[in-house]
Amino acid sequence: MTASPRPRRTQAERSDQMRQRLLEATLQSLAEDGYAGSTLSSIVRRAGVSRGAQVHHYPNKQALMLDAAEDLVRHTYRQLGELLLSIKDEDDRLTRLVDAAWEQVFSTPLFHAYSELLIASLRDQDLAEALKGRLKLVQGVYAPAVEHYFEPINASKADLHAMFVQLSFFLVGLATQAHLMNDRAWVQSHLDLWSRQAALIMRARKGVRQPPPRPDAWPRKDEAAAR
Amino acid sequence: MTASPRPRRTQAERSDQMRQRLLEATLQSLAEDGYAGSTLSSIVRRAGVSRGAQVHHYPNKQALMLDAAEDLVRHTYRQLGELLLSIKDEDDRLTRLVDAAWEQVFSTPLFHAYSELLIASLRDQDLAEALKGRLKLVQGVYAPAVEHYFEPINASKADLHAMFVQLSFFLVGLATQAHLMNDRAWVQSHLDLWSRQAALIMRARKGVRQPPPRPDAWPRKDEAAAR
DNA sequence: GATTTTACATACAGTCTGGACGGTATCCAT
DNA sequence: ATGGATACCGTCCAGACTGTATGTAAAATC
Repeated sequence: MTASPRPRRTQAERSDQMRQRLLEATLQSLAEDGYAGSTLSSIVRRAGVSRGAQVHHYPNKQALMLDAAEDLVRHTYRQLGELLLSIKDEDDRLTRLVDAAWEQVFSTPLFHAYSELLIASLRDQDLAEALKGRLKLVQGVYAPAVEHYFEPINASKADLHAMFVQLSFFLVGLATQAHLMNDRAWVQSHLDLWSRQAALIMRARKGVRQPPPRPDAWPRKDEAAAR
Repeated sequence: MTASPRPRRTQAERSDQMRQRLLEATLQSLAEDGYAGSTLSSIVRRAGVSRGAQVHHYPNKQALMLDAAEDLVRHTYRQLGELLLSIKDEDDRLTRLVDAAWEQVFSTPLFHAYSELLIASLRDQDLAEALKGRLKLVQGVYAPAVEHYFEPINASKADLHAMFVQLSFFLVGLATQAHLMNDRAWVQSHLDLWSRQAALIMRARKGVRQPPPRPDAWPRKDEAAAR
């Protein structure tokens, strides 16, 4: 008892924590209830905060969604980055990368939130712009890592990079349809096939011991909720 | 003037036409306004019919959506079938197939309706079941055509078939993200890359002059609206 | 031609949503 | 310590949506 009176948080701290709770609840809600099902009331209920808190930090629903999208892409970016760094094995680097990407990113509930945002962005111009900017950024950041870990065989560097872009398309397509298909083994067979196909035009570089050049950290995290 | 009194339509005719109008309006609405934006009121407005007509034919929103999904998959199935039959050229059969599939199916607004249903089916069990059944059926129907037109090189027949399944995933992924990317040329380069990759493990069969065995027509169109 | 069934139309009820508003607590600059 | 800014709260409101209930005309059945 007599818990230390918990030094009052500073304004900035309070704001940050509140926004964090809201964003987490929003992404959770997107994943579980979909875009349309994510009403402001349901989100604040999930976050355990009041309706007023939300409206204070985000003037309208779109602002909240934009910030959530921002947060999600940033999160996924980090996750994929760590994943790349964790791949040490140089023999089946490709296979393990694909498997891990599916297992740890694209098959997770959190990625369903991304699917929702993606589809919603077909109609929401602002959302599309936000995603567009971030995606471009992500691609630019990963390109060096690709060349760091892999090299083309009988193919151009452009093809090498394009192949990984295709991987993301493939995984997105898989993620949005996997629930209609059967089992994990079936998915695995497709992941394997992709790896084998990719191995026809690329291989892991030998003797890579250093992680790829750390890209600059994710750019400023400002310019979010405001538009 | 004195227009012929337009022989009153039979009940079945009236029902069929009304349902057709509703389904068309629904798919259009899905494509333009998304799943959540497709309210019953907006759909009947678009179809130019009364609210009562809709409720008469479809007891609730889900029934309408299920039938629309049914209709869409059937439509796409036919379209892809004709597309396969129209590919005569045996040299770059693969390239032309991929291009045509993108151009005539996956990049169309109608396919956006499918994306919407796909995402919605993540949460709607009934919708998922409906799509699942139809997809399985489609795959089974196309499998013979694949072997009719293509043969594997240094690969198994299973890989051949799996490769076309991957094509569908790739195209779905592309369709849901293309609006975030740049231009048509960029898309084209990815279609080309896919064709080149596929060509590494398959080729068009020589001297194929006959169309593939016509699968039985699409099964009965009953068991739709009711659940 | 009478009656039953089907197709369509209109009005209404209940629920929910997003945003607005007025008020309170907490923090910060001076 | 005090006045102003910032964070947070609960409620209300106008609109929209779905499903239902009720009414009418056309077709099918006998």
